[in-house]
Amino acid sequence: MAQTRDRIIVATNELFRRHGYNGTSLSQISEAANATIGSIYHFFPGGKEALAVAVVETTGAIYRELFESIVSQASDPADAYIEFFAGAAAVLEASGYIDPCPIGTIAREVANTSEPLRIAASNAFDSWIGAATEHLARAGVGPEMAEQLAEVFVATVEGMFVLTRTQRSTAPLRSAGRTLGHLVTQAIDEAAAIHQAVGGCGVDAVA
Amino acid sequence: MAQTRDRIIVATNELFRRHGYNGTSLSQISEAANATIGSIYHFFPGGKEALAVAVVETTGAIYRELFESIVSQASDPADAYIEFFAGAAAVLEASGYIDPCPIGTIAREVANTSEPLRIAASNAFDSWIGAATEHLARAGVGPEMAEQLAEVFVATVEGMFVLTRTQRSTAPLRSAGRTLGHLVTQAIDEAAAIHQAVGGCGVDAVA
DNA sequence: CCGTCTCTAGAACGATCACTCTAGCGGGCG
DNA sequence: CGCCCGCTAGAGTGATCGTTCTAGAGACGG
Repeated sequence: MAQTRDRIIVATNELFRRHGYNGTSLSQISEAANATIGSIYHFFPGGKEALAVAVVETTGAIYRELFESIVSQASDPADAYIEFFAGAAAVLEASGYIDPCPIGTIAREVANTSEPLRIAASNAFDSWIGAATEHLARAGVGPEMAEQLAEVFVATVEGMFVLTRTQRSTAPLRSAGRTLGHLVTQAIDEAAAIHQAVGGCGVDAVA
Repeated sequence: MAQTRDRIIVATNELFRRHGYNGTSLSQISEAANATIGSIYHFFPGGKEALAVAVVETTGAIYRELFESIVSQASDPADAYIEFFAGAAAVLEASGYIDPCPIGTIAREVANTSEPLRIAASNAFDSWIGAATEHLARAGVGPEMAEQLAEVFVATVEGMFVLTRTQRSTAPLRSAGRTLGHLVTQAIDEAAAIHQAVGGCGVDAVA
């Protein structure tokens, strides 16, 4: 019965999003998850740190899947980014400006304190950057440019979460989506132009 | 003798950058600042929260001044942003990837917990966005576009701090500076083109 | 019906938290 | 000199932290 384990992770995720890592206590988690502290230590013998690593890994994977799901349904590569930001804006509004992502908060809190947590967060970010890089490369953007854009994308998402959450307005988040979309279409056009100039050997760019 | 007050703020700033708000204790601050806890409560009767508000306000003003100093010395509007990111990268490397900015971390930690701190952080971000908006407007960018770019700038800075600090590499930070610079020159060119098209009345754009 | 094993219950640990309080130091002003 | 007051010293408050521990509930195969 891994139900309890799941309840613990879900409750911890939400508490971290509200109060951060150091601002959340195990007793709060215990209460929110309807699980005793003994249960928490049963499933996560490494204690709070191990639980946080599990939360970061789980959330990281979920967000990567969300990104890829949006990308696969978007009509246009640039639209994917606009929709991603719009989706985040909707979540923020609906939740009363609770942090959409616990990873960024945890990363900043403990990057100098807990190496396991820092690495878990780094892996999560890497997986997002990787997903976006692949997506952009598939759209025709050159590999270096694709990675640069992917990094800017992730940074803008995380930075906008700070800004939006602090200022209680989602307008900047939505307009940032448009800016990102603009950057993406431009990168695709530039890559296509270079491809054309270098010499159009019969490679199909869309593949 | 406001020396002690200053020492407390400086020490708190650095500890917040390392361990965040909830991860920093008053006893740590007391030790790092060479000030007793009694002194802390003498200068900040509101306790830890009031001290943090003072730190956020002080740091917010310092960063705004830093931005304006870089801007005033830059040869080109776009260069200012590239240099700003490069400067942050240098600070991160020199400090062993300690967070360059305590405000973003605090904001995310307590945005749902402490309204005074949330507002202080919001004001700091607003002042940065305002400074960048003015700078871009002076460079010829239209008002809405200027504000949008300024918001993206601040978000990218904060987001890149998370990313860079977590991944222990400043490469993305520097390349983000170039991306921002690119966005800025492009916005200036576009604005100039529109200005030309609408009809070149004899207004000097540089003023 | 017993033995085993996963999971839960909940008391207890020392440490540390933000904060308060009282006492007294020490320099400037009358 | 003597009073005052901004500032410091440092012990002490109760509460809560993360963690540990023992005891037992409950399912299940033999």
